[in-house]
Amino acid sequence: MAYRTSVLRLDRDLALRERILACALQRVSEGGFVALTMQALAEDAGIATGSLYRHFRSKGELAAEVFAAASQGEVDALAQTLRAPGNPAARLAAGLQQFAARAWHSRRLAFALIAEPVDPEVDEQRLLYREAYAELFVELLEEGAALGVFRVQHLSLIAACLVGAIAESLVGPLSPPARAAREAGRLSLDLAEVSQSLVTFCLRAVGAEEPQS
Amino acid sequence: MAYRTSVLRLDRDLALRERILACALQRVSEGGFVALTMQALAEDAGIATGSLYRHFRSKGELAAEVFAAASQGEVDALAQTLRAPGNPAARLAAGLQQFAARAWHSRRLAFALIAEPVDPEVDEQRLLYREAYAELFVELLEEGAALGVFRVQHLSLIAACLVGAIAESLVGPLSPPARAAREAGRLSLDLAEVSQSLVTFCLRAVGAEEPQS
DNA sequence: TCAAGCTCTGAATCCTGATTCACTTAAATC
DNA sequence: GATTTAAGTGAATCAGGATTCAGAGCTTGA
Repeated sequence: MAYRTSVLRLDRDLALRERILACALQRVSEGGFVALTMQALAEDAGIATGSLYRHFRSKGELAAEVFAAASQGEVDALAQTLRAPGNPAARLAAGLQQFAARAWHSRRLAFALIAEPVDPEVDEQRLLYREAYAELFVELLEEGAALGVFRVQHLSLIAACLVGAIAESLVGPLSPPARAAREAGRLSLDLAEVSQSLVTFCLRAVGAEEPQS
Repeated sequence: MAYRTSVLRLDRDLALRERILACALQRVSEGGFVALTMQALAEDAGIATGSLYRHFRSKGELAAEVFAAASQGEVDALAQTLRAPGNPAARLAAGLQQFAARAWHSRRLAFALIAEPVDPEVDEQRLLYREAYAELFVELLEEGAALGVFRVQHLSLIAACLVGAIAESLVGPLSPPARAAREAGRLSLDLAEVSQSLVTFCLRAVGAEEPQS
């Protein structure tokens, strides 16, 4: 035979794949999923549009992968905080603060992950990850309920409420119009205020004793 | 002159416009906005696609109008309950129960209005109506806070949290109906349970004394 | 009934990106 | 360096739904 895929080639392929994903993530971070077109992405990566298809079956698959990678990071970060040792209420508070802070610092990406309308394959991922967040909350709620720190009944529903409250309260402020407002100097809450209110809201909602306040 | 727009014609036009909107609403109620294509809608209404454009400048405009009409109904219903005389906490509970019941009974429409991904013109309406809901809550929160029934600070943020919690628990991907649909045959909460949990969640979240329980 | 001026029709066209594929270039083996 | 096979290219094609428009069919007022 006159050709066999060499290790060198495999490595290069992998590297290129990673680079494509990195470019895609950057695009999404800057302009959301609307800004992710195959044409533009290929240009960013310095390759031809057709070459993208050597690494990804379709745009949907590519987008889904970008979404998953970005979301997994968030889920992991949240899991670490929520599963830390200590009082469940304190952990919930810490998790919320951390989540809010991270979202705040990459607003466009956060918005893209939480709320931007996109194609079905990405939506499916979103579903999966929303469930992952909810599942983390269920875990914590179970523990807190067992200890009598939280007073809740239908855990999965309460978890859904938490996810919803977090998403909605952040998306508003994170959304492009809100950012414009902030930058134009119009009144708009800052991270500390949002974070604080969200924590209070959620702790009370699950029936936790409030912090000294 | 040999032609002038007669009253009869004007009436017919108006009637046709209404019929188109009614057909569109039905379509959306049954299959969401994805099911709303000009082709299909024209067929439903028994006219040609081109004729739709005599009544609506574009699909976006049409969709936005359908959305607005449906949402306005919900906002009005909620407003009536939230603004009724009586204890703010009781009113909040009543409003939530009512909202939950309505959403429960027309899930597909509720989903379309609250969560379905759609084109920008509709999204704009959605933003507006979400704000309308939030505004109603802000009103109520203000009143309740003044009376000392609620303990809340950043009203608009708390209102957003409420909207988010309600949306996600009732029609979001994490909501019982959505789960049931996804994974058939798993025990799923019924309206009464969801409603009850949601009320408790929200009342606590805004710092209201709990009902006898 | 007729001429004039609307409205209706729906197949053809447009639009916007994703996707393909015949061909060119680069790697690997001998 | 010749040969073989894979990867890369990007203009052309496809897809699918919104939108248009030239002609057909109604309404109106005289």
